[in-house]
Amino acid sequence: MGRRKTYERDDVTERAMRLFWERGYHATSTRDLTEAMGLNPGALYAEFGSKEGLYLEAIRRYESTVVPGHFATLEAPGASLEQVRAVLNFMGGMGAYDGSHLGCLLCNAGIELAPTLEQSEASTARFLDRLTRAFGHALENARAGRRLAEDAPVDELARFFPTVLMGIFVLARARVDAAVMRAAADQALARLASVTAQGRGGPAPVA
Amino acid sequence: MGRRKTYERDDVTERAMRLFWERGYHATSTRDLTEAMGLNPGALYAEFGSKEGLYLEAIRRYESTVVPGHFATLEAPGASLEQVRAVLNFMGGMGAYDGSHLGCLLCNAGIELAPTLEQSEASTARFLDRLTRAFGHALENARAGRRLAEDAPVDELARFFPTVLMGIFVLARARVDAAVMRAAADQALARLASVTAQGRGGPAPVA
DNA sequence: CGGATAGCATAACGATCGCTATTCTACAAT
DNA sequence: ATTGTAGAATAGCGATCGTTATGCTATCCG
Repeated sequence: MGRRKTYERDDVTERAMRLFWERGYHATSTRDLTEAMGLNPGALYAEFGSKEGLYLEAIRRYESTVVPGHFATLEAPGASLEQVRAVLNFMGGMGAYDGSHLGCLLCNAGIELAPTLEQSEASTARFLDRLTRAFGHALENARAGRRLAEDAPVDELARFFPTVLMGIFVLARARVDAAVMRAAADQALARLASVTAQGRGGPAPVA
Repeated sequence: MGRRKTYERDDVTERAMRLFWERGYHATSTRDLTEAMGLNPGALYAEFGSKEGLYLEAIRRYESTVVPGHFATLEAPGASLEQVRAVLNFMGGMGAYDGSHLGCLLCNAGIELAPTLEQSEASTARFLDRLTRAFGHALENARAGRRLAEDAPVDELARFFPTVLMGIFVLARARVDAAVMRAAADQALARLASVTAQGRGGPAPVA
């Protein structure tokens, strides 16, 4: 009974996510949000409880839609060297895309709010852990398939690559020259190449 | 003529810088600032013009005091492989220090304010460029001294290392496990080792 | 068709924001 | 000692913040 909602939760959450992503938490007012989401303050608070609640919901949406969009292949059970390379390659080329200046919402959230909002710090740590597991899994697969050297430092590489990605996200948001991102990703790939089975002991890889 | 100031500009700027560093721009109010700096609002505005002016001054102070504290050796004319390794090593061990959760003010500024404050974006880009030049210079020295392979990709490495550092700063602020930072730095060092003169064609370096 | 009710639209709440005006005080010059 | 002035201290400005209360409207149930 009663009136029907004129919005869908997913849709308005998406809009809020994009605004937080672009401007950050504090620089986005609840009036900006209601306007972009196309709903009145009452509806916002009935639906999400608070600005903080909406922010955390936006983070959840990011984790469940944007992150898989970029890392689903890497997280697939059969992921191996190709998927590791593809992810690094893609992120290295990110500077060429419109919208790359947004960076990564989870990275941004960690920087802006880690000292004051525990759940924000946690989301960044969770993201890092997720990436580390994904890279680790794919690298393990590669080693099991004898495509990596026996003693390749899989765990360290699995921690290294996400860190490089975080660095690239920072560069992207600061609108640094795309060539820097490209070079960073290429050097990470070169490190990987130096522990691949055929690359082992060969000439220094990458130009 | 008239009354004497009861503060020193350097001192209050330092205090403001530390507060901005810890909390970010928006989460630091002018009341927080006046309290921490030990001066009244009038003095703050007479001295710095605005909150934004004070922030930019804090950034300048960071660039002229904190940055050299960490990178002076790398920026020295004679810097070579040792200095490159030392910087990466130090940043890799940063997680062990109290206060590492602050991250890097310039990195934080880029993430939080790049979309809305041009000068903040510029400061991050400037920092990146500065690091790139420093690494590039040191690596050039190393190559000239035949300590790097002839065809070592100096320019790419010089762009790669600062990116890794940015990633480590993000991790630090999100209080990620210190071992991740250590691993990231170690893998960057391993990439370097693979293009050093004696490392060339040898076994895959680093455990 | 006529309550009951859930959601929309609007206004406005108290608090805090960045910033400024005012008043008082300490020091320098005469 | 008097006076002019720069700075300190305080109060408070208008604006905006996150949030909530109020009245109106559309829909469901009987």
